[in-house]
Amino acid sequence: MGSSLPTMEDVANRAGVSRALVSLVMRDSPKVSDGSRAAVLAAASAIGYRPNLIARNLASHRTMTIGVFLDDLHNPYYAEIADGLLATAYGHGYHTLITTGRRHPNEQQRAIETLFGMQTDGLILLSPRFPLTIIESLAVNLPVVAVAEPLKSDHIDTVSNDERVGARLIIDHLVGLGHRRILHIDGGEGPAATMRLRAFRRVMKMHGLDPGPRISAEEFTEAGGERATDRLLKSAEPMPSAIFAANDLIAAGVLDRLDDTKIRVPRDLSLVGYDNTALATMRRMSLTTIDQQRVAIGSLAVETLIDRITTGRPAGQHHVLAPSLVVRKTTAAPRSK
Amino acid sequence: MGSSLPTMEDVANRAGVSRALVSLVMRDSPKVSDGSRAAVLAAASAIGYRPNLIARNLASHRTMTIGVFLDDLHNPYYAEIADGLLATAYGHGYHTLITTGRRHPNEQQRAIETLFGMQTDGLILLSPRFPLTIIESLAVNLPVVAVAEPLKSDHIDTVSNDERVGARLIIDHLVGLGHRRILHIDGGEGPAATMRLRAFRRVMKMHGLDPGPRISAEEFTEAGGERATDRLLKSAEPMPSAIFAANDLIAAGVLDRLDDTKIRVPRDLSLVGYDNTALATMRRMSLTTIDQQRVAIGSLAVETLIDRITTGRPAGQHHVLAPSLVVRKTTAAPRSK
DNA sequence: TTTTGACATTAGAGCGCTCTAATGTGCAAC
DNA sequence: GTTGCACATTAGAGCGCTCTAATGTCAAAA
Repeated sequence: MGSSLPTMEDVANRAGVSRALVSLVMRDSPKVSDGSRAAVLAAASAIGYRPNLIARNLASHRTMTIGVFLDDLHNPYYAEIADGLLATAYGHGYHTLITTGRRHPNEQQRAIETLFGMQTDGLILLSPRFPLTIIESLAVNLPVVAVAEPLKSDHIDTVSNDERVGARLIIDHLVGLGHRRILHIDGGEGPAATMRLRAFRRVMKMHGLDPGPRISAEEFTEAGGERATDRLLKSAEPMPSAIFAANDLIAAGVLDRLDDTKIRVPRDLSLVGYDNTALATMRRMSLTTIDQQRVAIGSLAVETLIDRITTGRPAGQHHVLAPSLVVRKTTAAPRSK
Repeated sequence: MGSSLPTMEDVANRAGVSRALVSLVMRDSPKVSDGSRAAVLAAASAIGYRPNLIARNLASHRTMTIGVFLDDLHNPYYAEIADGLLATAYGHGYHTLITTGRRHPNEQQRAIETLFGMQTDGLILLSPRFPLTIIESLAVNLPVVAVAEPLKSDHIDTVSNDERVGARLIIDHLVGLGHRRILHIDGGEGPAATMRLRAFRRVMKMHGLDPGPRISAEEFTEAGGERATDRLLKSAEPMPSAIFAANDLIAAGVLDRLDDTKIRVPRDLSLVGYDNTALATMRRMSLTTIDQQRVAIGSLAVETLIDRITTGRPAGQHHVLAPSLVVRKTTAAPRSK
């Protein structure tokens, strides 16, 4: 727009020093005399100079910027991870740039490319909805931490929740209450959903229980939960006595749909969510759920990324954090045996 | 990390053409022969070349990138605005970069500077928590659209919800039901909260009603709503017969806190929220609320921004969208007169 | 054959900064 | 007075790209 912005050259001229000195001042270098520093700062603020990060980045090959890719802004689960992440990045002096793909593959691709093109020093992917192998080629040149299923890769670090523990906590709890017909409503085809479904099946098998038919919400949303419940109600299948929903949003959808029927929770049906979002804590919902260490996941992701950025560590690191169970009012002993 | 990335030069060498031609191909220029285009594309993908946006931006003075500043990732209200916004930006071929200040002033400042430094072509501010006058100096050089209270500025465009209409819809509804002691629980000192409080007071005055004492949730969160309710319950004030909460999150906090007492909603107290978030639509909450045209606000913000970017229009544009009332189950006639 | 002009391609400067190596400066040590 | 050395400052190249203006190429027109 209009007149172009002031550059270092302008500041240098006004302060009567060289461009290089201005550069040093802008980067808080200790090798500048107090006098010059003051003069440069005065000149800069007089003409409203602000450094052009684009140019700085091009010249320095470091951006001090971490790119964060977020699957979906609507899911409060990510918001909390992002919180831990942003706070930690800020604490380390890194800028953060967020992009999101709004759950659309094309836009996701584009979003990642934006981050990559902006030459961020590293990338954090929160539950990417595409196979990590696609990312792997990027990761050869750029540190990447994925909050996703741990993989064998040495190029991509991962931080994840222990899905096996989560499923076990839920199923142990339900089985302890006397449930045997436990149904999982999964979150669709994404990696996170797949991982959770797999954990569910594995733990059911450990208990010698039948995992039942596959019922999918197709996505991690309330609407998905409602649709899945509809399908379940209309199906010929016998109703389960307990449902393990792939996340709180889906559980909320289930609850919402059931409120429309004569089925009462937990009297006729126990329900467990996943993520311990604000929604679950509300007395109106009071959802038994799994609490992942969200903030810790976020900061650990950043720490791991910065470690890789600064040390150039060649080996992959794969952190797995154990979740815990929060029992509230949507689970109880089944009504009849 | 390690070996540096392939550049245009590398692609050019491999394809046996000049750097400039590669540049044209990368930008989909029509003035490239099919043969050269294919050769360049082949060479590029062979060595895994991806354009360095940083360098491109520096050279071209356009980034095709819109910076979006978001007050708080946790508030689903923003998520929806962001949705309209991102979809529209994507449709126009713009990249989007999001930053957030997690409700902390310092981080917010930093977040905006990151966006500015990255030379985004324009900025969209979603409910910034600092006075827009601070932004005004930036806006002289950079198109800025704020989703915030309309201001007289010619430099900053605004898109906002008609707070007066919102307050009137709520109060008319409540008064129509027979309520007179209506209390507003406001969202604190931020511009949005202030605007809403002001609208409430104005409309109450129009009805010849007493706006009562000021009760503040201090922020747009559930916790804020709970604290405010606590304070209200403990105060000597007579209980209102209806509460207009500054947003759904606060209303949820109020509801949650009241569920702990013998006060039933809407039997003993009517409650209205604001934003029509997913929370409000759930049967368990079934919150009467105000629906802002969130997606429309988001896309209008982008349209307005792109208009200013491309035309350099000097005059400010200030759009105000009218919200609507969604009556659910938290409002009813007061119990006793 | 030469001319013309449309189209395809390229050389080279420059975007605003950082970084290395070189250059000034002043003061303690000899 | 010279040397040495720490400290402050600067010149100038270069980051990977775009953009303008110039150049090359070829078929149709003269």
